[in-house]
Parts: sequence; structure tokens; C-alpha cells
Amino acid sequence: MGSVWSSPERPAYPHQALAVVLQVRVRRLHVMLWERPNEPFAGAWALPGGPLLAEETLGASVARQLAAKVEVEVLGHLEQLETRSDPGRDPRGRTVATAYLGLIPAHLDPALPEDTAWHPVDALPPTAFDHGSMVRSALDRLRAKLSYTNVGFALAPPEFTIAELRELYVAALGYDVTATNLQRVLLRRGVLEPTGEQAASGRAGGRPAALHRFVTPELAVTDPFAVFRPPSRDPDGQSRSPGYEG
Amino acid sequence: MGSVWSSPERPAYPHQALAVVLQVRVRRLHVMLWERPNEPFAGAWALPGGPLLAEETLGASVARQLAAKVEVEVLGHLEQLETRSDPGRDPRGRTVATAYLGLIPAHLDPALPEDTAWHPVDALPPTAFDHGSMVRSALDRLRAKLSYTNVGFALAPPEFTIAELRELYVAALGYDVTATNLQRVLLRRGVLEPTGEQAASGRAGGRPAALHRFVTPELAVTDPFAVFRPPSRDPDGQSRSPGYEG
DNA sequence: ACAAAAGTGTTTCGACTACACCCATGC
DNA sequence: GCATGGGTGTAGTCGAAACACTTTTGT
Repeated sequence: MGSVWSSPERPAYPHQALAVVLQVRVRRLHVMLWERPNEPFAGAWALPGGPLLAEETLGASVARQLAAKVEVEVLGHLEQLETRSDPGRDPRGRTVATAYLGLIPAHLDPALPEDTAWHPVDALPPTAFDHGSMVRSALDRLRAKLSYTNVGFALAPPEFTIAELRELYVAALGYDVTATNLQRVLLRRGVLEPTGEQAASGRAGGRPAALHRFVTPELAVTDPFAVFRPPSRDPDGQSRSPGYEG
Repeated sequence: MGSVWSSPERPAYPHQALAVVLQVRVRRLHVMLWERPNEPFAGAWALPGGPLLAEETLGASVARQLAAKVEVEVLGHLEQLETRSDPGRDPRGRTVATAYLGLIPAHLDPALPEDTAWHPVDALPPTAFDHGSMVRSALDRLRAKLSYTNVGFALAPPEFTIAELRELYVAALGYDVTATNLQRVLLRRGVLEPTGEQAASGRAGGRPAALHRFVTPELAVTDPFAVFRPPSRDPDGQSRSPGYEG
């Protein structure tokens, strides 16, 4: 197995696994890019990634290639984004590429190779191939998921104050969010819980902030139905319609 | 171009483009499958699709292969779902497959080839490869999007009564929805509008229903923020934070 | 008149926003 | 005590669910 069985009717293509790795750094959302030394797109910045090898899945491939840039343990979350197949996306020849979204918690600052650097997502340098639009897709996905899931855990340190968490959300969402409401929404949903500890109060004084943590470090949908909720409390214990397991 | 440039470090794989085509038929959501005559999975049912050819994108490939089953014009919507890369997903050799979600409006009944048939999604026959789980993914995606977008247009005829639309939503969501609330939600959001016409009243009498249509036959997000809405009305005309175009 | 089907009025509810106010600390 | 930052109390708003009631047709 692992051998390729292509034919004129069943052509084969090299497949790239790419990662859009995002992290909030000093109040701005950044993406990890490396600078291409060679043509095509010499000098332009590209997403980390590379060829899908014979025995690995795409997910494993992304993780492996990312390991060449940072320790994989720093990744708080990794999910598939989308697959690009434009025959002209690589001028050297056809490749298919699958992009992943990766998130790194803000308290980590992994060492990067020489050619690799963080770039604010709102001020990208010239990008190679279709990687710029992949960053855009990743951004859209992250922002949507911040609203209806608990992905925040992958951007935040294990423990944090609400003010710190607010900074992360503001940076990631790109618009202002109040600490008050952020706290209440996430507590109400059971996404956040207080640790019981307190942070030291700042140099200028002020009430010390309570530390919080995310209840579960696993992706979960916390606001599943924007509308069209299934009929609510059912008095007789029957739930939903028959025929679907849910 | 179109020639493949693989190497040991850059192996190539045949790539499948598959379609999960869904339609509501007699109050149940169905998926289009064809029965495999040959091994592997002889007798099992598979998603329509096939090899990605040299000069086409995945989207074009899906459309082309679907054309072998039905006229493509019947498709109300087509979007990429996810890419599967398990090396063992095809016992004959490694392939990568990208699944698409396709929707056909309920008023159409396209002719199908001999080997192809509609199956209720809640009672699938034995499925080939990983196609069963792809159907599941498509279902999840459709259900989510019914709530926060106007995808309904791709399931419904050009004009319909609220009662008819309700049937479609109930079938697709798998749980009950009241006509009253469905109408109000969709009207409030500006997704639906009355045509001004009326449907003939039923055989048993009853008030004739007003006909409605979807305002736009293009996918649009109608309920973008579940929470973390950006700060509301801004008195000074400035919106959002600077630095992000949105 | 009565049944059937569609649609509206109205109440309730839950979740989020907004903003004023109170609390705890450093100086 | 007072500035600084954190947190709570509470009212307002909005969208949706629930359900009773009215409207319009056929028999």
C-alpha cells in the first residue's frame, strides 16, 4: 500500500498540507509565515506546510510540517479549513492544497526558524500563491467560531483574568468587546469558570482580578441554534422527531 | 500545464471529487447514491463523483461528474465540505477525496440513471468507503446553515406557501418547526417576501395561502453574530475598530 | 353552519447590551 | 483619601417560542 495508482483517466497530483497558524501577540492577531528564498514568489511570504507523504493523513501531515517550525505541543487547536484546486495555483505545476487553521495560546512564544516570522493579519506582507486568501478564510472561521464555540481556550493561557481574555477576543475579532459582557456570556454558557485564585493587582493599584480558566480544553459548540431551535422542553420526555439520532 | 511533477519527496495521489446531493422528497430528506457493481464495496451505495481531471478545479469536477447523473441546472447550491485523506480509505490504493454539498429544490424530479437512486438520510443502505460519514457531515452543515443563512432557497421551489416551506425545513432539520414562527423569523430577516399571489385552497377548503419567494437566490449569511456582536449603534459614525476591513 | 387551513395578536421568555454603581487594592 | 482597575446590579432591548384567536375558504 502507499503506492500510487494513477492513469490517464485517474491523474494524480502532489498534495500540499498548509497551516494558517494564528496567535494573539501584543494585542494583535498574527499569522505565522516564512519567506520564500526561491522562485516562484521569491521574497514573498508563505504558509508553513509541504507535501502530503505516502502514509500520513492530512492532519498528521500538517502537524509534522509544523514541527519543523515550532514544537507541535504549543498548538491549542487544529482543524481543517478548505481545499484549493485551481490548476494554476502553483506556476510550476499542478498541486492541490488543503489548508488548516491552527491556534497558539497567547502565553507561549515559541522559537521560530530564521526564515519564519509573525505578521499581523491586518498588515500582511506580499504573500505567495493563494496563501493570502487562505489567511482570510482562516480569519473568518476563527471569528465565527469565537462566537458559537469555546475555541477561545486555544488562544488563551491556562489561567487568565477577564481583562486579559478580553484583549484576546478584541484582537481576534477585530472589534471592541466589553469585559463585563464577555465574562457574563462565557460564564452563563458554562465555558469559563473562576479558579478561585486572584491575580496580583497592577502597579498602579486597583482591585485584584479573579483568575479564570476554560472549563474544557476541547472544542465544543456552545450556541448550537441561532434560530429554529427544536421544540423546547417536552413534557413527556419524547425529544425531537423520530428517525434522526442527532 | 496539467502535467504532473511528482517525485519521491513529493508523491502524487489520485483525487476524487464527490457530491452529497440532498433533496427533500415527500417530506423526507434524501441523498443521491449509486450502487457499485464491482469490488471494492460491490453492492454498496456510493456518492456520485470521480477523478479530478488535469485542467479542472474541484468545483468544476463535481459539476461535471454530477452531469453524468442529472442535469446540473437543477442544483440550487453547491459548496465544498471537507477533504478526506485516510491512506486506507480506498483499499485499492491511496486517494484523497473532497466532498461537496449539493442541494436540489423540491419541485424538481430529475431523471436518474439506472444505478442511481434517492435514499432517505435517516435510513441509509450500506455505504461504500467513507461515504456514509460524508453524508453525515453534509447533513450537519445543511442543518447549521438553515439556521443562520438563507440556504433554504436551494431546497424550495421558486414560489411556495409557508406550509410547504415548513415541510421542507422540518424534513431537513429533522425536528418540528411551526409555520407561524418560521414565517416570522424569515420575514423579519428579510429572507422571504410575499409574491402577492395566492395558492388555490386545498380540497377540503380552508383559507388560501399566500405565496412567498426567497428574496435572493444567492447564499447569504442572515444571522452573522450569535454573540459578541460588535458594539451597536455608534453615535459618531465610526464603526468597528480600525485595521480590519470586515 | 361547520370543518379546514392560513395567518395575526399577544404574551412570555431568554439572552445579550449598556451603564451606573460598588469593591479592593496601591500610593 | 483618592486614583486605579475589577466586578456586580439592574434596566432595557430584541428576537424568538408558544398559543389563542381571527380570517378565509370549501362543503
